[in-house]
Amino acid sequence: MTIKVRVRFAPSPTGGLHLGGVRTVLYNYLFAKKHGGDFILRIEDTDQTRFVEGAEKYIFDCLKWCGLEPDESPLHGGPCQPYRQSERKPTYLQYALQLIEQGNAYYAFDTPEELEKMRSDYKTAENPSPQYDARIRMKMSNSLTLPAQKVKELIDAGTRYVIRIKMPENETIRFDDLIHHEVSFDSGLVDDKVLLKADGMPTYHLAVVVDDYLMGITHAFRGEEWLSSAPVHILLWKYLFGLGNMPQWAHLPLILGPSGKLSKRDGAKYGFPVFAMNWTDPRSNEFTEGFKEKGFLPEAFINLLAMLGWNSGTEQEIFTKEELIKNFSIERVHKSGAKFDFEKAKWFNQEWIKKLPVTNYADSVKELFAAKNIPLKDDTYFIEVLELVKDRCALLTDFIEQAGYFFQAPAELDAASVMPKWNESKKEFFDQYCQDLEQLNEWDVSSIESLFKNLATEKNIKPGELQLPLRIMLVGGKFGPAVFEIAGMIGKVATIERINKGLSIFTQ
RNA sequence: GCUCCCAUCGUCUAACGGUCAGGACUCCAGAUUUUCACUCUGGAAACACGGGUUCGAUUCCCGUUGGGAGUACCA
Repeated sequence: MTIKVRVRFAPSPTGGLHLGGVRTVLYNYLFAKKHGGDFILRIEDTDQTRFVEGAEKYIFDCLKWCGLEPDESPLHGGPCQPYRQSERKPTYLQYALQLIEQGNAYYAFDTPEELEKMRSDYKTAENPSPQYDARIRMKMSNSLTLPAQKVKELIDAGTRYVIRIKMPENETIRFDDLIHHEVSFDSGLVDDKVLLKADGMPTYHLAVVVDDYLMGITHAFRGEEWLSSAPVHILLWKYLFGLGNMPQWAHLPLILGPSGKLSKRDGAKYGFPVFAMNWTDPRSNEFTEGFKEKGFLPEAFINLLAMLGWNSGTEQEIFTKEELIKNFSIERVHKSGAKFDFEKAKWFNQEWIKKLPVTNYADSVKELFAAKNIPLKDDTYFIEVLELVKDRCALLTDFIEQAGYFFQAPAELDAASVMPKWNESKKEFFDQYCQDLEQLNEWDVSSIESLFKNLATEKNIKPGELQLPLRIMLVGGKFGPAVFEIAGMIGKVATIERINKGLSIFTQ
Protein backbone atom coordinates (compact mmCIF):
# COMPACT_ATOMS: atom_id res chain seq x y z
CA MET A 1 0.00 0.00 0.00
CA THR A 2 1.27 3.43 -0.81
CA ILE A 3 0.54 6.33 1.47
CA LYS A 4 -1.29 9.26 -0.03
CA VAL A 5 0.96 12.20 -0.75
CA ARG A 6 0.26 15.19 1.46
CA VAL A 7 2.24 18.40 1.21
CA ARG A 8 1.83 21.77 2.81
CA PHE A 9 2.70 25.42 2.39
CA ALA A 10 2.99 27.14 5.72
CA PRO A 11 3.29 30.91 5.51
CA SER A 12 3.11 33.31 8.37
CA PRO A 13 0.61 36.11 7.84
CA THR A 14 3.08 38.94 8.17
CA GLY A 15 2.98 40.62 4.78
CA GLY A 16 3.06 40.14 1.05
CA LEU A 17 3.65 36.88 -0.76
CA HIS A 18 6.85 37.12 -2.75
CA LEU A 19 8.19 35.25 -5.75
CA GLY A 20 9.98 32.63 -3.73
CA GLY A 21 6.89 31.95 -1.68
CA VAL A 22 4.74 31.45 -4.73
CA ARG A 23 7.31 29.15 -6.23
CA THR A 24 7.36 27.08 -3.05
CA VAL A 25 3.57 26.85 -3.30
CA LEU A 26 3.90 25.89 -6.96
CA TYR A 27 6.36 23.06 -6.40
CA ASN A 28 4.28 21.75 -3.53
CA TYR A 29 1.15 21.96 -5.61
CA LEU A 30 2.66 20.37 -8.71
CA PHE A 31 4.12 17.52 -6.70
CA ALA A 32 0.85 16.87 -4.89
CA LYS A 33 -1.25 16.96 -8.03
CA LYS A 34 1.18 14.80 -9.96
CA HIS A 35 0.88 12.11 -7.32
CA GLY A 36 -2.83 12.50 -6.74
CA GLY A 37 -2.15 13.94 -3.31
CA ASP A 38 -3.39 16.79 -1.16
CA PHE A 39 -2.06 20.29 -0.87
CA ILE A 40 -2.58 21.83 2.54
CA LEU A 41 -2.22 25.44 3.52
CA ARG A 42 -1.40 26.00 7.16
CA ILE A 43 -1.14 29.43 8.70
CA GLU A 44 1.86 29.75 10.98
CA ASP A 45 0.74 32.64 13.12
CA THR A 46 2.57 31.79 16.31
CA ASP A 47 4.22 35.17 16.58
CA GLN A 48 1.49 37.48 17.76
CA THR A 49 3.73 40.51 17.60
CA ARG A 50 4.14 40.13 13.88
CA PHE A 51 0.52 39.52 12.99
CA VAL A 52 -0.63 41.75 10.16
CA GLU A 53 -4.28 42.44 9.50
CA GLY A 54 -5.40 41.25 6.09
CA ALA A 55 -2.26 39.25 5.36
CA GLU A 56 -4.01 35.91 5.52
CA LYS A 57 -6.77 36.93 3.15
CA TYR A 58 -4.14 38.36 0.86
CA ILE A 59 -2.38 34.98 0.71
CA PHE A 60 -5.62 33.29 -0.27
CA ASP A 61 -6.27 35.90 -2.93
CA CYS A 62 -2.83 35.35 -4.39
CA LEU A 63 -3.21 31.59 -4.50
CA LYS A 64 -6.59 31.94 -6.10
CA TRP A 65 -5.24 34.25 -8.75
CA CYS A 66 -2.39 31.85 -9.45
CA GLY A 67 -4.78 28.94 -9.71
CA LEU A 68 -3.01 27.12 -6.89
CA GLU A 69 -5.79 26.61 -4.43
CA PRO A 70 -5.27 24.32 -1.47
CA ASP A 71 -7.36 21.25 -0.73
CA GLU A 72 -7.30 22.00 2.97
CA SER A 73 -6.84 25.32 4.75
CA PRO A 74 -8.48 27.59 7.30
CA LEU A 75 -10.66 28.78 4.43
CA HIS A 76 -11.31 25.48 2.68
CA GLY A 77 -11.66 23.36 5.80
CA GLY A 78 -10.46 19.77 6.01
CA PRO A 79 -9.98 16.83 8.36
CA CYS A 80 -7.07 18.29 10.32
CA GLN A 81 -8.69 21.49 11.55
CA PRO A 82 -7.84 23.96 12.81
CA TYR A 83 -5.25 25.01 10.24
CA ARG A 84 -4.13 28.10 12.10
CA GLN A 85 -1.41 27.36 14.59
CA SER A 86 -2.63 30.02 16.97
CA GLU A 87 -5.80 27.97 17.29
CA ARG A 88 -3.81 24.83 18.00
CA LYS A 89 -1.92 26.34 20.90
CA PRO A 90 -2.89 23.72 23.55
CA THR A 91 -1.60 20.92 21.35
CA TYR A 92 2.02 21.92 21.50
CA LEU A 93 2.57 22.06 25.25
CA GLN A 94 2.14 18.32 25.75
CA TYR A 95 4.85 17.54 23.22
CA ALA A 96 7.18 20.03 24.83
CA LEU A 97 6.53 18.41 28.21
CA GLN A 98 7.10 14.98 26.71
CA LEU A 99 10.50 16.15 25.54
CA ILE A 100 11.36 17.38 29.01
CA GLU A 101 10.35 14.05 30.51
CA GLN A 102 12.50 12.24 28.00
CA GLY A 103 15.41 14.50 28.85
CA ASN A 104 15.52 16.05 25.41
CA ALA A 105 14.40 19.49 26.52
CA TYR A 106 14.50 21.71 29.58
CA TYR A 107 12.97 24.77 31.18
CA ALA A 108 14.91 28.00 30.85
CA PHE A 109 14.19 31.05 32.96
CA ASP A 110 16.64 33.52 31.50
CA THR A 111 15.14 36.92 30.87
CA PRO A 112 15.73 38.72 27.59
CA GLU A 113 18.15 41.00 29.42
CA GLU A 114 20.10 38.05 30.76
CA LEU A 115 20.30 36.57 27.30
CA GLU A 116 21.57 39.81 25.93
CA LYS A 117 24.15 40.02 28.67
CA MET A 118 25.30 36.49 27.90
CA ARG A 119 25.69 37.39 24.24
CA SER A 120 27.73 40.46 24.95
CA ASP A 121 29.80 38.78 27.68
CA TYR A 122 30.84 35.89 25.50
CA LYS A 123 31.17 37.83 22.31
CA THR A 124 34.64 37.79 20.83
CA ALA A 125 36.17 38.54 17.47
CA GLU A 126 36.19 34.82 16.63
CA ASN A 127 32.70 34.30 17.95
CA PRO A 128 30.59 37.36 17.21
CA SER A 129 27.32 35.63 18.00
CA PRO A 130 27.54 33.28 20.97
CA GLN A 131 24.89 30.63 21.08
CA TYR A 132 22.86 29.12 23.88
CA ASP A 133 24.50 25.75 23.48
CA ALA A 134 26.15 22.90 25.35
CA ARG A 135 29.10 25.05 26.33
CA ILE A 136 27.15 27.77 28.02
CA ARG A 137 23.79 26.30 29.00
CA MET A 138 25.30 25.15 32.27
CA LYS A 139 26.05 28.77 33.09
CA MET A 140 22.49 29.91 32.61
CA SER A 141 19.31 29.81 34.60
CA ASN A 142 17.48 26.62 33.66
CA SER A 143 16.27 23.27 34.88
CA LEU A 144 19.66 21.78 34.06
CA THR A 145 21.50 24.08 36.44
CA LEU A 146 18.87 24.74 39.09
CA PRO A 147 17.82 22.17 41.70
CA ALA A 148 14.52 20.46 40.92
CA GLN A 149 12.90 22.04 43.93
CA LYS A 150 13.88 25.52 42.79
CA VAL A 151 12.57 24.85 39.31
CA LYS A 152 9.25 23.77 40.73
CA GLU A 153 9.09 26.88 42.90
CA LEU A 154 9.79 29.16 40.00
CA ILE A 155 7.16 27.56 37.85
CA ASP A 156 4.61 27.54 40.64
CA ALA A 157 5.32 31.20 41.27
CA GLY A 158 4.40 31.94 37.67
CA THR A 159 7.89 32.85 36.54
CA ARG A 160 8.08 33.22 32.82
CA TYR A 161 9.96 30.40 31.18
CA VAL A 162 10.65 28.91 27.80
CA ILE A 163 11.32 25.32 26.89
CA ARG A 164 14.51 24.67 24.97
CA ILE A 165 15.68 21.61 23.12
CA LYS A 166 18.79 20.03 24.60
CA MET A 167 21.07 19.46 21.66
CA PRO A 168 23.30 16.42 22.06
CA GLU A 169 26.99 17.25 22.12
CA ASN A 170 28.65 14.81 19.79
CA GLU A 171 26.24 13.49 17.31
CA THR A 172 26.24 13.66 13.56
CA ILE A 173 22.78 14.40 12.29
CA ARG A 174 22.22 13.18 8.74
CA PHE A 175 19.24 13.23 6.50
CA ASP A 176 18.44 12.77 2.86
CA ASP A 177 17.17 15.81 1.09
CA LEU A 178 15.36 15.24 -2.20
CA ILE A 179 17.37 18.03 -3.80
CA HIS A 180 20.64 18.17 -1.88
CA HIS A 181 20.86 14.45 -1.15
CA GLU A 182 22.78 13.67 2.01
CA VAL A 183 23.26 16.62 4.31
CA SER A 184 24.93 16.32 7.67
CA PHE A 185 25.48 18.49 10.72
CA ASP A 186 27.45 18.25 13.91
CA SER A 187 24.88 18.53 16.69
CA GLY A 188 27.33 20.27 19.01
CA LEU A 189 27.39 23.28 16.72
CA VAL A 190 23.65 23.84 16.81
CA ASP A 191 22.18 25.89 19.63
CA ASP A 192 19.45 24.93 22.06
CA LYS A 193 16.56 26.44 20.16
CA VAL A 194 13.53 27.65 22.03
CA LEU A 195 10.63 25.26 21.40
CA LEU A 196 7.92 26.84 23.49
CA LYS A 197 7.88 30.57 24.09
CA ALA A 198 7.06 32.32 27.33
CA ASP A 199 3.59 33.15 26.07
CA GLY A 200 2.88 29.46 25.62
CA MET A 201 3.07 29.60 21.85
CA PRO A 202 5.37 27.19 20.10
CA THR A 203 8.17 28.44 17.90
CA TYR A 204 8.30 27.39 14.29
CA HIS A 205 10.61 24.51 15.17
CA LEU A 206 8.18 22.72 17.44
CA ALA A 207 5.06 23.67 15.56
CA VAL A 208 6.27 22.55 12.17
CA VAL A 209 7.20 19.10 13.43
CA VAL A 210 4.08 18.56 15.50
CA ASP A 211 1.74 19.77 12.79
CA ASP A 212 3.48 17.97 9.96
CA TYR A 213 3.00 14.81 12.01
CA LEU A 214 -0.58 15.51 13.00
CA MET A 215 -1.53 16.48 9.47
CA GLY A 216 0.09 13.45 7.92
CA ILE A 217 2.53 15.39 5.78
CA THR A 218 4.58 13.05 3.60
CA HIS A 219 6.80 15.53 1.79
CA ALA A 220 8.00 18.84 3.16
CA PHE A 221 9.26 21.37 0.63
CA ARG A 222 10.47 24.71 1.89
CA GLY A 223 13.01 27.40 1.10
CA GLU A 224 16.68 26.74 1.58
CA GLU A 225 16.84 29.32 4.35
CA TRP A 226 15.51 26.50 6.53
CA LEU A 227 18.32 24.11 5.81
CA SER A 228 20.40 25.34 8.73
CA SER A 229 17.68 24.60 11.22
CA ALA A 230 16.84 21.23 9.74
CA PRO A 231 18.91 19.35 12.36
CA VAL A 232 16.62 20.67 15.08
CA HIS A 233 13.62 19.36 13.19
CA ILE A 234 15.25 16.01 12.50
CA LEU A 235 16.00 15.57 16.18
CA LEU A 236 12.47 16.54 17.14
CA TRP A 237 11.12 13.94 14.76
CA LYS A 238 13.44 11.37 16.24
CA TYR A 239 12.44 12.20 19.82
CA LEU A 240 8.71 12.65 19.26
CA PHE A 241 7.39 10.60 16.36
CA GLY A 242 10.22 8.48 15.00
CA LEU A 243 12.41 9.09 12.01
CA GLY A 244 10.42 6.51 10.07
CA ASN A 245 7.41 8.80 10.10
CA MET A 246 9.31 11.88 9.09
CA PRO A 247 8.35 13.48 5.77
CA GLN A 248 10.83 13.58 2.93
CA TRP A 249 12.52 16.95 2.92
CA ALA A 250 13.30 19.11 -0.07
CA HIS A 251 15.01 22.45 0.49
CA LEU A 252 14.35 24.64 -2.50
CA PRO A 253 17.07 26.95 -3.81
CA LEU A 254 16.51 30.63 -3.23
CA ILE A 255 15.44 33.13 -5.84
CA LEU A 256 17.99 35.90 -6.05
CA GLY A 257 17.67 39.53 -7.06
CA PRO A 258 20.11 41.47 -9.25
CA SER A 259 22.47 41.81 -6.30
CA GLY A 260 22.15 38.98 -3.85
CA LYS A 261 18.93 37.84 -2.29
CA LEU A 262 15.69 39.10 -3.68
CA SER A 263 14.07 41.71 -1.49
CA LYS A 264 11.11 44.02 -1.59
CA ARG A 265 13.54 46.84 -2.11
CA ASP A 266 14.90 45.24 -5.28
CA GLY A 267 11.47 45.62 -6.80
CA ALA A 268 11.33 49.34 -6.20
CA LYS A 269 14.97 49.76 -7.13
CA TYR A 270 14.95 47.87 -10.41
CA GLY A 271 11.35 48.45 -11.40
CA PHE A 272 9.87 45.00 -11.29
CA PRO A 273 7.28 43.40 -9.04
CA VAL A 274 8.32 41.11 -6.21
CA PHE A 275 4.95 40.13 -4.79
CA ALA A 276 2.23 38.13 -6.52
CA MET A 277 -0.28 40.94 -6.04
CA ASN A 278 -0.15 44.53 -4.88
CA TRP A 279 0.35 44.79 -1.16
CA THR A 280 0.27 47.75 1.15
CA ASP A 281 1.44 47.14 4.66
CA PRO A 282 -1.35 48.44 6.91
CA ARG A 283 1.13 49.50 9.56
CA SER A 284 3.86 51.24 7.60
CA ASN A 285 1.77 52.02 4.51
CA GLU A 286 4.67 50.69 2.49
CA PHE A 287 3.50 49.66 -0.96
CA THR A 288 4.94 46.77 -2.93
CA GLU A 289 3.92 46.11 -6.50
CA GLY A 290 2.44 42.80 -7.63
CA PHE A 291 2.77 40.77 -10.80
CA LYS A 292 -0.97 40.75 -11.29
CA GLU A 293 -1.30 44.50 -11.38
CA LYS A 294 1.88 44.86 -13.40
CA GLY A 295 0.01 43.11 -16.19
CA PHE A 296 1.01 39.47 -15.85
CA LEU A 297 -1.19 36.56 -16.73
CA PRO A 298 -1.38 33.92 -13.98
CA GLU A 299 -0.53 31.27 -16.56
CA ALA A 300 2.67 33.10 -17.40
CA PHE A 301 3.47 33.81 -13.79
CA ILE A 302 3.45 30.19 -12.67
CA ASN A 303 5.17 29.15 -15.89
CA LEU A 304 8.09 31.50 -15.37
CA LEU A 305 8.32 30.61 -11.70
CA ALA A 306 8.37 26.91 -12.50
CA MET A 307 11.30 27.42 -14.85
CA LEU A 308 13.27 29.29 -12.21
CA GLY A 309 15.11 26.32 -10.79
CA TRP A 310 13.46 23.49 -12.63
CA ASN A 311 13.35 22.19 -16.19
CA SER A 312 11.77 19.22 -17.85
CA GLY A 313 14.96 18.05 -19.48
CA THR A 314 13.61 19.02 -22.89
CA GLU A 315 13.85 22.34 -24.66
CA GLN A 316 10.23 23.18 -23.96
CA GLU A 317 9.81 26.35 -21.95
CA ILE A 318 6.15 27.20 -22.27
CA PHE A 319 4.05 24.94 -20.10
CA THR A 320 0.41 24.98 -19.09
CA LYS A 321 -0.35 24.14 -15.49
CA GLU A 322 -1.51 20.69 -16.61
CA GLU A 323 1.73 20.12 -18.49
CA LEU A 324 3.70 21.23 -15.46
CA ILE A 325 1.84 18.75 -13.29
CA LYS A 326 2.51 16.00 -15.78
CA ASN A 327 6.20 16.76 -16.20
CA PHE A 328 7.24 17.99 -12.78
CA SER A 329 9.71 16.04 -10.75
CA ILE A 330 11.43 17.22 -7.60
CA GLU A 331 14.62 15.43 -8.66
CA ARG A 332 15.01 17.86 -11.54
CA VAL A 333 14.92 20.89 -9.27
CA HIS A 334 18.26 22.67 -9.25
CA LYS A 335 20.54 22.91 -6.28
CA SER A 336 21.73 26.43 -6.92
CA GLY A 337 19.85 29.67 -6.50
CA ALA A 338 18.42 31.39 -9.55
CA LYS A 339 18.64 35.06 -10.28
CA PHE A 340 15.32 36.54 -11.29
CA ASP A 341 15.41 38.20 -14.71
CA PHE A 342 12.52 40.54 -15.41
CA GLU A 343 13.23 40.59 -19.17
CA LYS A 344 12.74 36.87 -19.38
CA ALA A 345 9.66 37.14 -17.20
CA LYS A 346 8.14 39.58 -19.68
CA TRP A 347 8.98 37.22 -22.50
CA PHE A 348 7.02 34.45 -20.81
CA ASN A 349 4.06 36.78 -20.44
CA GLN A 350 4.23 37.86 -24.07
CA GLU A 351 4.26 34.23 -25.16
CA TRP A 352 1.18 33.62 -23.06
CA ILE A 353 -0.61 36.68 -24.41
CA LYS A 354 -0.01 35.32 -27.90
CA LYS A 355 -0.91 31.76 -26.97
CA LEU A 356 -4.14 32.30 -25.06
CA PRO A 357 -7.44 33.24 -26.74
CA VAL A 358 -7.96 36.94 -26.06
CA THR A 359 -11.28 36.11 -24.44
CA ASN A 360 -9.29 34.62 -21.54
CA TYR A 361 -7.96 37.99 -20.51
CA ALA A 362 -10.38 40.42 -22.15
CA ASP A 363 -12.03 41.15 -18.81
CA SER A 364 -8.71 42.06 -17.22
CA VAL A 365 -7.96 44.45 -20.06
CA LYS A 366 -11.43 45.95 -19.68
CA GLU A 367 -10.69 46.72 -16.06
CA LEU A 368 -7.47 48.38 -17.12
CA PHE A 369 -9.38 50.48 -19.65
CA ALA A 370 -12.00 51.42 -17.11
CA ALA A 371 -9.30 52.59 -14.73
CA LYS A 372 -7.94 54.85 -17.48
CA ASN A 373 -11.43 56.08 -18.44
CA ILE A 374 -11.14 54.70 -21.93
CA PRO A 375 -14.66 54.30 -23.33
CA LEU A 376 -15.61 50.79 -24.44
CA LYS A 377 -17.63 49.77 -27.43
CA ASP A 378 -19.39 46.46 -27.90
CA ASP A 379 -17.67 43.18 -27.02
CA THR A 380 -17.25 41.91 -30.56
CA TYR A 381 -15.37 45.04 -31.47
CA PHE A 382 -13.32 44.87 -28.29
CA ILE A 383 -12.25 41.29 -28.93
CA GLU A 384 -11.43 42.10 -32.54
CA VAL A 385 -9.17 44.93 -31.45
CA LEU A 386 -7.37 42.81 -28.87
CA GLU A 387 -6.80 40.14 -31.47
CA LEU A 388 -5.35 42.74 -33.82
CA VAL A 389 -2.79 44.12 -31.37
CA LYS A 390 -1.98 41.22 -29.02
CA ASP A 391 1.33 40.46 -30.77
CA ARG A 392 2.55 43.87 -29.70
CA CYS A 393 1.90 43.42 -25.99
CA ALA A 394 4.25 41.90 -23.47
CA LEU A 395 2.18 43.00 -20.49
CA LEU A 396 -1.57 43.37 -20.19
CA THR A 397 -1.00 47.03 -19.41
CA ASP A 398 0.54 47.44 -22.88
CA PHE A 399 -2.97 47.13 -24.30
CA ILE A 400 -3.72 50.61 -23.02
CA GLU A 401 -1.30 52.14 -25.48
CA GLN A 402 -1.64 49.50 -28.18
CA ALA A 403 -5.43 49.36 -28.26
CA GLY A 404 -6.58 52.62 -26.69
CA TYR A 405 -6.73 54.57 -29.96
CA PHE A 406 -9.36 52.18 -31.27
CA PHE A 407 -11.73 53.63 -28.69
CA GLN A 408 -10.77 57.26 -28.44
CA ALA A 409 -8.73 59.72 -30.47
CA PRO A 410 -5.11 59.90 -29.41
CA ALA A 411 -4.53 62.62 -26.84
CA GLU A 412 -1.28 63.66 -28.44
CA LEU A 413 0.13 63.30 -31.92
CA ASP A 414 3.78 62.64 -32.64
CA ALA A 415 3.99 65.77 -34.77
CA ALA A 416 7.76 65.77 -34.72
CA SER A 417 7.78 62.76 -37.03
CA VAL A 418 5.61 64.54 -39.57
CA MET A 419 6.39 68.24 -39.49
CA PRO A 420 9.84 68.25 -41.16
CA LYS A 421 8.38 66.75 -44.33
CA TRP A 422 5.00 68.41 -44.18
CA ASN A 423 3.96 70.68 -47.02
CA GLU A 424 1.01 72.30 -48.71
CA SER A 425 0.50 69.57 -51.28
CA LYS A 426 0.15 67.00 -48.52
CA LYS A 427 -2.43 69.15 -46.83
CA GLU A 428 -4.34 69.34 -50.11
CA PHE A 429 -4.11 65.60 -50.46
CA PHE A 430 -5.67 64.98 -47.07
CA ASP A 431 -8.37 67.60 -47.63
CA GLN A 432 -9.33 65.87 -50.81
CA TYR A 433 -9.05 62.43 -49.20
CA CYS A 434 -11.50 63.44 -46.49
CA GLN A 435 -14.00 64.59 -49.05
CA ASP A 436 -13.63 61.34 -50.98
CA LEU A 437 -14.01 59.28 -47.83
CA GLU A 438 -17.16 61.17 -47.03
CA GLN A 439 -18.63 59.97 -50.33
CA LEU A 440 -17.63 56.38 -49.72
CA ASN A 441 -20.65 54.10 -49.46
CA GLU A 442 -18.93 50.92 -48.46
CA TRP A 443 -16.62 51.47 -45.49
CA ASP A 444 -14.27 48.59 -46.11
CA VAL A 445 -10.53 48.38 -45.90
CA SER A 446 -9.83 47.80 -49.57
CA SER A 447 -11.92 50.79 -50.66
CA ILE A 448 -10.26 53.05 -48.12
CA GLU A 449 -6.89 51.89 -49.28
CA SER A 450 -7.45 52.07 -53.03
CA LEU A 451 -8.99 55.50 -52.68
CA PHE A 452 -5.86 56.60 -50.86
CA LYS A 453 -3.47 55.12 -53.39
CA ASN A 454 -5.34 56.37 -56.43
CA LEU A 455 -5.48 59.86 -55.05
CA ALA A 456 -1.79 59.75 -54.24
CA THR A 457 -0.98 58.73 -57.81
CA GLU A 458 -3.25 61.47 -59.09
CA LYS A 459 -1.52 64.08 -56.93
CA ASN A 460 1.84 62.60 -57.82
CA ILE A 461 2.93 61.94 -54.24
CA LYS A 462 4.48 58.67 -53.10
CA PRO A 463 1.96 56.77 -50.96
CA GLY A 464 4.75 56.03 -48.49
CA GLU A 465 5.15 59.76 -47.87
CA LEU A 466 1.52 59.97 -46.92
CA GLN A 467 0.99 56.84 -44.89
CA LEU A 468 3.07 57.97 -41.96
CA PRO A 469 1.13 61.22 -41.50
CA LEU A 470 -2.11 59.28 -41.75
CA ARG A 471 -0.89 56.84 -39.15
CA ILE A 472 0.11 59.61 -36.79
CA MET A 473 -3.30 61.23 -37.22
CA LEU A 474 -5.17 58.03 -36.46
CA VAL A 475 -2.88 56.41 -33.90
CA GLY A 476 -0.83 59.22 -32.46
CA GLY A 477 2.51 57.48 -32.97
CA LYS A 478 4.59 55.20 -35.12
CA PHE A 479 3.10 51.91 -34.09
CA GLY A 480 0.11 49.64 -34.57
CA PRO A 481 -1.29 47.43 -37.32
CA ALA A 482 -1.82 48.43 -40.95
CA VAL A 483 -3.24 51.99 -41.16
CA PHE A 484 -6.13 51.19 -43.45
CA GLU A 485 -7.10 48.34 -41.20
CA ILE A 486 -7.26 50.83 -38.34
CA ALA A 487 -9.36 53.27 -40.37
CA GLY A 488 -11.68 50.41 -41.21
CA MET A 489 -12.06 49.57 -37.57
CA ILE A 490 -12.63 53.02 -36.12
CA GLY A 491 -15.16 53.95 -38.81
CA LYS A 492 -15.79 56.79 -41.18
CA VAL A 493 -16.71 59.49 -38.70
CA ALA A 494 -13.74 58.95 -36.43
CA THR A 495 -11.32 58.62 -39.35
CA ILE A 496 -12.38 61.92 -40.91
CA GLU A 497 -12.42 63.65 -37.54
CA ARG A 498 -8.93 62.52 -36.73
CA ILE A 499 -7.58 63.51 -40.15
CA ASN A 500 -9.05 66.97 -39.77
CA LYS A 501 -7.67 67.31 -36.30
CA GLY A 502 -4.27 66.21 -37.52
CA LEU A 503 -4.46 68.66 -40.37
CA SER A 504 -5.14 71.51 -38.00
CA ILE A 505 -2.15 70.57 -35.90
CA PHE A 506 0.28 70.04 -38.76
CA THR A 507 -0.75 73.17 -40.63
CA GLN A 508 -0.47 75.64 -37.81
C1' G B 1 33.95 34.35 13.11
C1' C B 2 31.34 29.56 12.98
C1' U B 3 27.89 26.03 10.46
C1' C B 4 25.49 24.55 6.14
C1' C B 5 24.44 25.03 0.89
C1' C B 6 26.00 26.21 -4.06
C1' A B 7 29.32 27.04 -8.72
C1' U B 8 28.25 26.01 -17.46
C1' C B 9 27.40 32.31 -21.96
C1' G B 10 25.39 38.92 -18.68
C1' U B 11 20.61 35.90 -17.08
C1' C B 12 17.57 31.01 -16.90
C1' U B 13 19.45 26.38 -18.22
C1' A B 14 20.92 21.17 -21.25
C1' A B 15 24.92 17.72 -20.60
C1' C B 16 24.63 12.34 -16.07
C1' G B 17 33.66 10.51 -18.69
C1' G B 18 34.63 10.96 -25.19
C1' U B 19 29.65 16.79 -27.94
C1' C B 20 32.17 21.76 -32.98
C1' A B 21 29.59 22.39 -24.86
C1' G B 22 23.00 22.59 -27.02
C1' G B 23 18.48 25.75 -26.16
C1' A B 24 15.98 30.25 -24.27
C1' C B 25 16.06 35.63 -22.65
C1' U B 26 18.90 40.03 -23.68
C1' C B 27 22.12 42.34 -27.40
C1' C B 28 23.88 42.98 -32.68
C1' A B 29 23.17 42.23 -38.15
C1' G B 30 19.90 40.85 -42.10
C1' A B 31 15.00 39.26 -44.39
C1' U B 32 9.80 40.43 -44.13
C1' U B 33 6.51 44.62 -42.77
C1' U B 34 5.72 51.71 -46.75
C1' U B 35 5.01 52.26 -39.04
C1' C B 36 5.70 49.28 -34.76
C1' A B 37 5.45 44.45 -33.35
C1' C B 38 5.11 39.26 -34.63
C1' U B 39 7.85 35.81 -37.69
C1' C B 40 12.34 33.97 -40.13
C1' U B 41 17.88 33.82 -40.91
C1' G B 42 22.65 34.74 -39.05
C1' G B 43 26.13 36.55 -35.15
C1' A B 44 28.47 37.70 -30.35
C1' A B 45 28.58 35.27 -25.56
C1' A B 46 30.18 30.10 -20.71
C1' C B 47 32.58 24.96 -18.46
C1' A B 48 35.81 30.02 -11.64
C1' C B 49 41.02 28.27 -10.37
C1' G B 50 44.64 24.42 -8.80
C1' G B 51 45.64 19.51 -7.87
C1' G B 52 44.43 14.50 -8.36
C1' U B 53 41.53 9.70 -10.48
C1' U B 54 41.30 8.07 -15.67
C1' C B 55 43.49 6.20 -22.07
C1' G B 56 40.33 10.59 -21.68
C1' A B 57 37.48 15.28 -17.62
C1' U B 58 32.58 20.60 -17.81
C1' U B 59 31.17 15.82 -15.78
C1' C B 60 34.17 11.89 -10.24
C1' C B 61 37.42 13.23 -5.57
C1' C B 62 40.23 17.00 -2.70
C1' G B 63 41.68 21.96 -2.01
C1' U B 64 41.36 27.28 -3.22
C1' U B 65 38.43 31.24 -4.59
C1' G B 66 33.73 33.24 -5.17
C1' G B 67 28.41 33.55 -4.10
C1' G B 68 24.23 32.46 -0.86
C1' A B 69 21.73 31.08 3.68
C1' G B 70 21.63 30.50 8.95
C1' U B 71 23.66 31.98 13.54
C1' A B 72 16.19 35.50 17.74
C1' C B 73 11.24 33.77 23.15
C1' C B 74 10.76 35.66 13.59
C1' A B 75 9.08 32.56 10.48
